[in-house]
Parts: sequence; structure tokens; C-alpha cells
Amino acid sequence: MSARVTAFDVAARAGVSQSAVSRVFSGASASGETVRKVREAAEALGYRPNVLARSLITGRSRIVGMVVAYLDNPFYPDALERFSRAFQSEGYHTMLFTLPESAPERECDRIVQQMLDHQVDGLVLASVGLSDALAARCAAAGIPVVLFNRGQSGSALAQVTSANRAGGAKVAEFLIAAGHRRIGHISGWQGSSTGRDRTQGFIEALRAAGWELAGIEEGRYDHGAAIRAADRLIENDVDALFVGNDHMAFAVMDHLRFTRGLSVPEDVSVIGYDDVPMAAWAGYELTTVRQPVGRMVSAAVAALLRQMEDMSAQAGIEEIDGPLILRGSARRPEGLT
Amino acid sequence: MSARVTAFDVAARAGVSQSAVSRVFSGASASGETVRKVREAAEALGYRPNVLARSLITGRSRIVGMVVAYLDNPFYPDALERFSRAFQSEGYHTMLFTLPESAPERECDRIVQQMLDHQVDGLVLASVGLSDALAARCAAAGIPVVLFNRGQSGSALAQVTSANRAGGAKVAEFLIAAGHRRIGHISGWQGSSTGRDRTQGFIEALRAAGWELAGIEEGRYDHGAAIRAADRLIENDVDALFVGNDHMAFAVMDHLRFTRGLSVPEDVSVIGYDDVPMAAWAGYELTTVRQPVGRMVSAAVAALLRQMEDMSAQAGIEEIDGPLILRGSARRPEGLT
DNA sequence: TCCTGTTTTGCATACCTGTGCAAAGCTACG
DNA sequence: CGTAGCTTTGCACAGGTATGCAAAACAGGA
Repeated sequence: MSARVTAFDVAARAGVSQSAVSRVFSGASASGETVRKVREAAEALGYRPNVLARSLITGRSRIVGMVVAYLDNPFYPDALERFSRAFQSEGYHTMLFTLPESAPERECDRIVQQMLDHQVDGLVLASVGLSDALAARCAAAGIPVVLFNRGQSGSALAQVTSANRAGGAKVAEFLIAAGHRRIGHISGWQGSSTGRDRTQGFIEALRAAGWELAGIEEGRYDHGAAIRAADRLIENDVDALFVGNDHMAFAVMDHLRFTRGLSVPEDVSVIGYDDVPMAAWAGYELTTVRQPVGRMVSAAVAALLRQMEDMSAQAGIEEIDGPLILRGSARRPEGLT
Repeated sequence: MSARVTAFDVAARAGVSQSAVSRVFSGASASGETVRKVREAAEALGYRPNVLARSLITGRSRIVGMVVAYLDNPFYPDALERFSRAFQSEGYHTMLFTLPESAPERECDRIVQQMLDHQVDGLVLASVGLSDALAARCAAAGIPVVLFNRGQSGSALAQVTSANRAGGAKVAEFLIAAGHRRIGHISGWQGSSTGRDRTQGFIEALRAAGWELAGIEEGRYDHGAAIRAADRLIENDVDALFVGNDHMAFAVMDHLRFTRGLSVPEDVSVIGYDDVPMAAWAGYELTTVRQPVGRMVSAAVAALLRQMEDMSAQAGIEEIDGPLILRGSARRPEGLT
């Protein structure tokens, strides 16, 4: 087990100074001859620069922290994978943190603190909020933060979401055009901006068309809660359901069909939100609003990179629009194929 | 934006030396009085030890690298989340790497190299192999590796899998007991030990009972491939299908029901492997072999921790047994509720 | 009180690289 | 050949912590 080979070893073998080696590997200017000698010696010795020492002195770790609440909803693994790939190809690495289910808000701060300890260059929070105190701390440490799929009103943090309000509105217009009049809504968690915006856009568009919601229940992005909510709305005799995300929509469809013996969309139309891959499966054929994961992730990555490279860059709010994908789980307006 | 506060600042304020501060925070022995003064000064200044500097000198980063091929199959996000939680609670952090889809084997080595650069203390490879050269390099660097859900014959690396051979055998015995005679198999990727073992256990148990496979097709853990494989087997008139994992089994069930107009299990019994949460959903009710994720992750984490703490610890192979979960997608033997 | 054995403490150094600074080397031009 | 301007190079140090070593402090027993 050989000891680690350092820049000094390479320098000695190449007949140059350690600084020369450093310059070659950090891309600073050096003569062609020096570069050649150093590269050769490094190759022979199997030298690789020590990332820790480099980070210690430059203050940049080339690590981005990624906080994620839960990976049940397939939307998040998908996003996570894309984030990881994107950062990797930009020369960054991803440090993953999962929030414990107990006391998530409380723990989040501790977790972010640990990230700061590791001197991450940037932070992505997926569906997770950040206390003002901690946000200030990140700002003070010069660490840019991007909120992914979650807004935080009044904060100066960069945010990337889909156009949730517009998405909710699209669903409302579509259901009305299809002739539905008793429309129910199983909302996402109202503690999240994402959930609130979808609900709000939906309700406002209904009102604008002169209709009111026949019933609304909170689904909290939870399987069981969604099913109970569906039961209550069905008792209330609705003929269409807008569900806060696909994941809950699947549960609702299964429940309606197999437990309650109803047909979708003949008895009840169901519309979801996200367009996860499973929505296209033959067993569900879920009509849903697409969240363009790819573009959302790209936007978030771009925003973070911009801020990491230019500390004075402004943090903005980005809303990415996504289409309503028509499939079989909701009745279609007359004359629409 | 205040400059970083170091151990020297704390030392000055507490009236002790920097070493004293270091000792307090690294848990070495110190007098009660010193501890009190240091803690107090640190609190007042908001001091936090610099992880990079610490890692640089100790050679241990308290980071574990995690390589994952793809997160489509919900088995992996689930495992990933548990890994992350487990390591977090042990004071380790998780660095995530995803393999690019192109040239995965080639890229894997580069990725692992990058992890070594970051001086990770340990490595978890989920469904990913490691070239012998690189395995040797990890060993030389004293970095323990655990293969998760993937074996590698002839390697000295620690491995945690489920009892794939036994699982395949259980399925065979169950199908025979239920009276199936024309049995088909859509295998997992035969380049992976996991896929091979399931197939092999299945076939051997069939033979032991005096039967032969009516047909076998490679599914490669891929949605589309699985569907095409199912078509070919159905042409071949099978009345039962053992599918290499749940993810493919869902695709197959959808295809049989909605495209081919067949009933499951009346026309064809379908059995999967993994028991992901979705298998219990009313839309599928998939009979499947459970891979006990929780226990598998715990075993992998324990194995890694053991090796990280005691470098001379032996790397072993662990197979975790899982039951066949009976649901509605496969016909049951007479007299079995 | 003196001596021995045990803690505690501070000093100095190591870990490994990036970078400011000044000296040295080189090119080109008059 | 001299000099100005530019590039390359080496020196020395910084970044923040852990730790071996020796000195100091302390506890206890005779």
C-alpha cells in the first residue's frame, strides 16, 4: 500500500518546482515543455491532485448540496437523476441529503448547516423550504440557493417551478369544456406553494367561467389521504376530480375502479399533475399536466451555475409552462379527437 | 460578510491554545474547565470546525460514495433514500453518482476515480460492477466497497443481494403447485448476477420437479423489451410468466390486458420480483418475491461501516432471503387461501 | 516534603495545494 | 548590444486542522 503521491513527487521527477505542477493541473499558463514533462511524470507516478487540499485553499469545493424530502413520488428520482447528470457534466459533484420524516423543518436547518460545513458551492432544495435565518446564513457565506418545485414568498432565493397556477387553470377550462359541472378537487399539501398555486389557479379559472367547486379535500401528497378524500367527494356526487399530483391520482383511480366499482372516465373523470412516466402506462392513461422535468432541471442548474460563477448575479423566479396531456382518464370536449 | 472564524480565534478568546480547541472538538481528552471555556467561546463566535482541513489531515472524509445506474425502477430510489438516511445517522454523508447511459462500464471507472479523488471513506455500488483494475486501486487506497444487489464472481468485494436463486425456485414451485405446465420466463439482464441467479434458480427448480421451461426471453429490465418478449411467449401459448422484476411485470400485465385482451390471472399468471410499493396497488395486485430493501440496506451499511472502522475486517457475501408475496396476479394452488 | 505516575497543555509540524511576488528567461526592436 | 515588454519559473507562504512530543500541572502515597 503505497503512500499518496503528491505534487512534490511529480515535481522532483519532472525536474521542476511544485508550483509548476500546480499550474499545469490548474490550467494556468506554462510553457509547452514544462507541461509535457509534468504530464509525463504525473502519468508515470499515477498522480492526481488532492481535491481536499485544493478546496481548502480555493474555498470552492465543486460540490453542490441537494436536499430532498422523499423519493416516493417518481417525479423526484427523475429530477434527482437529471440534476446529478447535469452537475457531473459541468464538473460538479452532488451531495445528497434526505430529510428525516420527523420534524422535517427543524432538521432541515441542521442538514443545511452540515452542508455549509462541507463548503458546498451551491444548494438545491427540492420541495423543501428554508428558514429565513438559514437563508441569511447561506447568503453571508456566499452560497447560492435554488428552490426547486417550491416557491417561498418574500424570499430572495432563486426559484424554479412549473407554471402551477396556469396549469391548474388549464385543467379547469378543459373540464368545463368537456361539460363537467360537479367538479371536485383533491389538493396537494397546502403548506407548499406548489400545492396552493395549483389549487388557486384551478379555482380562479372555474370562477372566471362562472362555476364553483363542488368540493375540495386536502390530499397532502399522501396515498391514503387521497383515497379518503376521494371517498368523501364521491359521496358528494362529483363527476370529475382534479388531483394534486399523479401519484395521488393513481391511487384515486385504483380506488374508484376496484373498490367503488366506478368507471374512469365514464362515471368520473380524473386529471393529475406531473406526467410521470407511469401516467402513460396502459393501466392508467392518465390525463395530466406535464411538468417538464428536463427543462425545469436545466433552468435550475443554469441558475445555480450562473450564481456560483458570478456571485453578484441576481436570483430570479422562473416558471416553466407545461401542456395538458390528453389521455383516456378524462372525458374530452365534443369535437376534440 | 465576516471572514471565517477559525480555531485560533476561539483559542484566543478562551485563553487556551489552538490544540486545546482542536481536542475539544475532536473528542480527545481535556479538562472539564477547558472544555467549558472553549465551548463558550465557540458558541459566542459561531465557530464550526472546517471539515476540509480536518479531512485533509486525518485522511478520512466521512463521505461515502454511492453509484447508481438508473432510478427508473422504484426499487432504487427507495434503497437510495434508506442508504442516505442510514449514513446520515451514522455521521456520514452521501455523494451521489449516476452512470451516463452511454458506455456505462467505461464511465464507471472514471466516476470511481473521481470518488477516490474526493477521498471517500467507502463506496456503495448499486447494480453496478467494477473492473478488477479499479477494485485493486480501491483496495490499495484502503477504500472498502460494497456491491448492492449485484454480485461479482471471483471478486473479493463485499456483496449484499437478496437470495435470488432461492427466490426463483420459490416461484417455480408455486407455479407448478398451482397446476401451470406451460411456463414462460422473461429474464432480467443476463449480464448481471442478479438476473442470472433468478433465472437459474427458477429453471433448476422446474427441472427438479420434472418440468422444462416452455420459453425464455431476455427482458433486460427494459419496458419495451419486456413487452416484445411477452408477445413472443404468448404466441408460444404459455399460461404463466415469471418476469425478472416488478417494473417489467407491470408493463407486461398492462400489455396482456389492454393490448392483447387477456385476463390476469385467468388466462395468464404473472409473477414479478422486488415487491416495490406499487405491486400492492389495486390496479396490479402483483404476486412477487419480496426483496427486503430495509434489511438489505442495513446489511450493506453495516458491512461498510465495519470495514471502514476496521480496515482488516473481512469482506463477506450476504444473501438476504425474502418471501413470495401472494396477491392476485397469479393463480393459487388448490386449497390455498 | 519528595517522588512517581497520570493528565493536561502548548509548541511545532504535517497534510497538499494555489498564488502573490520578484527574479529570470525570452523576444523583438532600435 | 542594450533595453523594454512579456512570459515563465521558483520561492515562500497561506489555508485550518490534528497530533507526536516534551514540558507542565496535578494527584497520591510514603
